[in-house]
Order: sequence, then C-alpha cells, then structure tokens
Amino acid sequence: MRKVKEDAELDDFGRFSEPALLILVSLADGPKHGYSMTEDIEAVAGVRLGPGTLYGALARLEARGLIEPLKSEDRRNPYRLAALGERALRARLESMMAVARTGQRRLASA
Amino acid sequence: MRKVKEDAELDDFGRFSEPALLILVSLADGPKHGYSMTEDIEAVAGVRLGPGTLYGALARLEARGLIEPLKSEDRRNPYRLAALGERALRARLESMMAVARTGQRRLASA
DNA sequence: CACTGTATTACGTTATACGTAATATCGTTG
DNA sequence: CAACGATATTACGTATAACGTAATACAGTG
Repeated sequence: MRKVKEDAELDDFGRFSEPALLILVSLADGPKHGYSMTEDIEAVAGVRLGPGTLYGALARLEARGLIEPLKSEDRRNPYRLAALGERALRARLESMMAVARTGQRRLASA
Repeated sequence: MRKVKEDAELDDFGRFSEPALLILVSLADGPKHGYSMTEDIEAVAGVRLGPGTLYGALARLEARGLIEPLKSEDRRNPYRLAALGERALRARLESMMAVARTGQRRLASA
C-alpha cells in the first residue's frame, strides 16, 4: 500500500491500511473484480493497493467466507460480499467509529 | 490481541487491531504507562493487548517519534503523545471516519 | 505495431502482531 | 509473615499479512 499523494511525515505510521476492510467497503457498493476495487478504494480512501496486497487479501477473505467469487467473464475475477462478510463489516465499522470518536474527543479536549 | 468477550464468528476477521492506533488514542487522554494503557484500551475498544503486542508497538512508536518516554518512577514506563504523534493520530482518525462513513452509507443503501 | 490501460499471477521479504513464559514488586489478608 | 492476586515489564519465538516488484497477457488506439 502506498499513499497516493502525501506527507511523508505522517506516512510512516506503519501499516494501518487494513486492506481487508477497504475491500469489504468496496464490495459493499456492489460486486467488483480486483482491478476495479483498486480504483474504487483509491477514490474512497486515497490509497492504492498493490497487486500483492490486493489479491493476497482477496484470497484470505474468500477462504474465510467473507466474500464470494462470482462466475468470471473475460479475464476478470469478480467477487461479492458474502452474508458473513456483511455482518463482519457492519460490526467492524461500528467499533471503528466508536474508537475514532473517542480519539477525536480526547484530542479536542487536550 | 484478543476480543474480550464474543461472537467467535466475527472474531476471526484477521488482524484489524491496529495496536498502534489504539495506543495513540489512549495517550491522547494523557500520559500513561503500559499497563494502564492496556486497561484503558480494553475499556475503550473492548480489546486487551497482550504484553508482546503492547510493548512491541510502544517501542516502534517511540522509534518513530510518535510517542515520548517520560521519566519512569517505580517500575513503570510512562509515555506521552509526541507532537508528531498527535498530528498523525488526527490525520488517521479523520481518514478512518471518512472510510467508515462511506462503508456505512453503502451498507445502508444496499 | 508500439504503447497504454486493464487485470491477474507469482514470488520473495519483512514488519508486526501475537502467544507464552519468566521476572519482579506491591498490597492484602488469612 | 507467607501466600496470593494485581501490577508491570522483559524476553523470546512464530506465523502471517502486507507489500514491493516483476512477469504475463490481452484489448484498444493512435
């Protein structure tokens, strides 16, 4: 993962990416194949996942039943969000929001 | 990292933890030493970081200048959020919120 | 027909997350 | 005062996810 444009100083905060989460968010919009997720994620999060990161994460998500492959046409491998993935995403987003809000509140009152 | 209670199904979503982020959020509340961060993080995020995870992440955050050690009293090693860490946290929380909101919007309209 | 964009596979490396165990001190309380 | 639980950290090993990079292939276009 690479920041698309950036502020090198903030950049080396280590791996936050969480490619898996970004993929699920991308698929929440509807079924997509790998490359189009890359573009969607870049638009949404300002981050471009490299092929190694993207396809690795896709394989793991599929193995865990969070996403499902659709019949591939051409050379594309489309996926959709599985029911389990939707539930997992929902839960994860909620706890993320809670943590983020706490963080922002704390920063504000400091 | 271990979820404190719960729903094993959603649990094996892989590593989302991002211990580093949780530590910064914890320190945004004021200086703390390792063990008290563990407790604060458990309260805030429902996640208990094991010692390996916690102290490993602390060492990396210090090496990157995101947190600063304070004079240790007793056997405790307190840290505070460095200026750089505060900026990094602010930026990160903002982009997290943006992604989370997008995800929730997409899930809602699906 | 070279070039750019689309799309994926393959492969190697490394950081980091995480488990577990060991160590040490302090404060209770039986 | 010994035993115990809570506090607090260090040390060590392992697994894997993230990531870079390169290779491959095909489609369309100038």
